[in-house]
Amino acid sequence: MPYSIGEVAKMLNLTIPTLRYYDKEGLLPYLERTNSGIRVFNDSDLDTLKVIECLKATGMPIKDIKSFIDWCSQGDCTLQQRYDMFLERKAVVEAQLEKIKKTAETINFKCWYYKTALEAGTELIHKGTEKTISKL
Amino acid sequence: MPYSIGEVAKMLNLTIPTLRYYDKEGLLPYLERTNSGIRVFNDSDLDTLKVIECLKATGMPIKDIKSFIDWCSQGDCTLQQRYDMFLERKAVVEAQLEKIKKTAETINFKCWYYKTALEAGTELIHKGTEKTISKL
DNA sequence: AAATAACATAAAGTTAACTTGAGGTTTATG
DNA sequence: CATAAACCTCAAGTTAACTTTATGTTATTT
Repeated sequence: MPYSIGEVAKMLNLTIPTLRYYDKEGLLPYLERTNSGIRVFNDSDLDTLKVIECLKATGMPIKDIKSFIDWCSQGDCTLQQRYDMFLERKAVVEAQLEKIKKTAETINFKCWYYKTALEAGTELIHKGTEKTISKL
Repeated sequence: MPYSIGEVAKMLNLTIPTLRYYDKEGLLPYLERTNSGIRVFNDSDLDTLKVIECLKATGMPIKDIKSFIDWCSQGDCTLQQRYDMFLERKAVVEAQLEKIKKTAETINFKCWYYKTALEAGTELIHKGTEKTISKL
């Protein structure tokens, strides 16, 4: 299944310049072109882009993603590096998960704080109690 | 309890320039100074910084955090805005949580993929099966 | 076939959130 | 009391990941 750059942009919710930028940075080494130079994406390029998005979501910089893509091209001799990289990403993601859970708790407390203040018409109802309740 | 900028930096894992930057941006409107101009943080400033860190963790830009800080200074007439803001942050955080969970799943699959490939000595064991298993 | 939409490149611009550098004052320590 | 550590300001620099602009080509539609 071949796709144009515009189709891929819509499918993956990326902009066309972003896709060109990824290509220029070497993130899509097997991306084909027509004779006239127009990019033709196939399903395997889409898979690559999805992995890129996943790695980006873990906070990995483009240049590190590029290293991973290069390792993939180098074959089985880089399996260990790639495994190690994903183990590290796993640790990062788990830390992110913990952090966002704590953030959610604080936000939920604040929602309650303002909901009750709003009902009371004043924030004063919380003065003196905040520290005990929120541990903020 | 008064704290110096260096103490606060250590306690909250921020740099001293970052704290000065927050101050300059108006995020710490009640921060006091000694006669000679040295910043003196109290517990309420620490609370403010913790809320700032929480909002930052939700992806909120500094200028929006600044608006919130300004609302706080304006008193009860801004309670509704502040409540609405936290409801919005709650939605954002929940979306982040969903996304990071999906990312974690993909990363875990990749860990398994490379672990087994490594054991087999080659990635070939996965060729043809990846799509069925990973739904990537 | 003409017009429009979609594609291309290259280089410069943008943005946020700091960080760094230069130069100077204040406070704490031996 | 001298010297080192910690603080100060202001302006300029950094960085990543795009985005925008300018200009031109290719493909599709009427």
